[in-house]
Amino acid sequence: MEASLIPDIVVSRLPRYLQALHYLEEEGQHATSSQELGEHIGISAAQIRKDLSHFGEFGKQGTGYSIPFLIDQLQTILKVKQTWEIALIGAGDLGHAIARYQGFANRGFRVAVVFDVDPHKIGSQIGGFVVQDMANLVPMIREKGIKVAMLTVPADSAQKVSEELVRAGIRSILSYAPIPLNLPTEVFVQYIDPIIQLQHMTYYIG
Amino acid sequence: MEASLIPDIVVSRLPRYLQALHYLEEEGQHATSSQELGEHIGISAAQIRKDLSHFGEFGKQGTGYSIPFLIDQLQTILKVKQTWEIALIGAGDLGHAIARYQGFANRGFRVAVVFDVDPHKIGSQIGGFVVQDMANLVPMIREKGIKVAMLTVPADSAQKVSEELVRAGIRSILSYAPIPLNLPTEVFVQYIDPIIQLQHMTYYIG
DNA sequence: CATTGTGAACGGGTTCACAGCA
DNA sequence: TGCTGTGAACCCGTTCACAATG
Repeated sequence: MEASLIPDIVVSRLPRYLQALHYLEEEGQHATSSQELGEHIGISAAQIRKDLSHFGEFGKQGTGYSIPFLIDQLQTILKVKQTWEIALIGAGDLGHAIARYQGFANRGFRVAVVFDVDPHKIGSQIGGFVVQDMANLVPMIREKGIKVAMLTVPADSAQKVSEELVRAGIRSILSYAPIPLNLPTEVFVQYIDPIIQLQHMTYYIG
Repeated sequence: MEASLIPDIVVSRLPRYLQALHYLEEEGQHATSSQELGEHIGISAAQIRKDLSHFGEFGKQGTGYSIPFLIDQLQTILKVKQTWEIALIGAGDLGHAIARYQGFANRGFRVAVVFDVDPHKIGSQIGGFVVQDMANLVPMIREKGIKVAMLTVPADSAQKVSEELVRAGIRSILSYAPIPLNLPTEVFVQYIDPIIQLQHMTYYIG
């Protein structure tokens, strides 16, 4: 997650800027300032200006930033002007929710295939997708050229499945399994574990 | 998210240590070292030792750390020896998945109530819970003394609902809505937005 | 006159490296 | 000998503050 001149922590904030800009745009605004944007997200104005300065000069002195223009620039930087196809592995409750989620559109992604091992689920429909047999995972992902996967399988099969994903040519994995995956460094992995975040917060509750 | 002598970034890593320790324990190990633990999580050994040193001396030179002992210490620090009751707001697909999730047990949390506004959902059963009318949110949460909430309502109602949660006495909110919430600073808020994490990763894909 | 872009100053988190101890 | 705990050094991200400019 490096191999670039730009600090990863800077990159990690760009999607949040993009999210906030979309919100402001829907509110009917056409322009904003680093100040206003920062107040929305809880980040200092200087931070935002400095972050953006890594990629170019997107603002105008005295005026601020054109929202549509900045959205366009950030989408380009993050490579989400295109729509990335996602392979969803695991058709349990969570996989179900993701398959049916309407929020991917306009943000650069769409679920393209759903896999599961359970014979009862294979062939059934969820969210408009026919659940595929995980035995076909590698060839199908390969053939479709999918590079991004979301993993919602049980913790005890996550490592094994993620290794197959790598074999299938997947480059980025967003895992909901509550264990760290051990994969080649060229594969980008991120985790979502709500309990980790809850435990972080309870530390602060008297 | 401060008001402590210990850097927040240190606190944020403790749940990950705890998660990894649980894993090692299940693997049958009784002891570990900062080195081994670090390799699992992808954190340097020095980092782990330094982090833990903020709270006490939990290891033994030459031997490392007793896994059960360190788990116990971390659980105490994070206040998850007790079980926190969670109010789940929003009984859509995602709320459904969370209500039925079996992974909260042993990690310090359990869903205690589920709310929704939809009259068709109110009164129905999901994951063993009878969905409550959101009109009763404030009194019910108050009465039960619940301090932690998970928010899975649509983006356009998230702000309003979160304000009610604060009125109900909620101290920590884990929000799945893809917008920043604007709340009093004494309320701890964290977000889960998979698309933000996906966009972070696509930056690095050629 | 408001707001950007940015070099410089600052601050704090990470790494280093080693003394101390089982 | 192996591994922890930790002060000191280092590094890097954030904030500051201001010149530049529409």
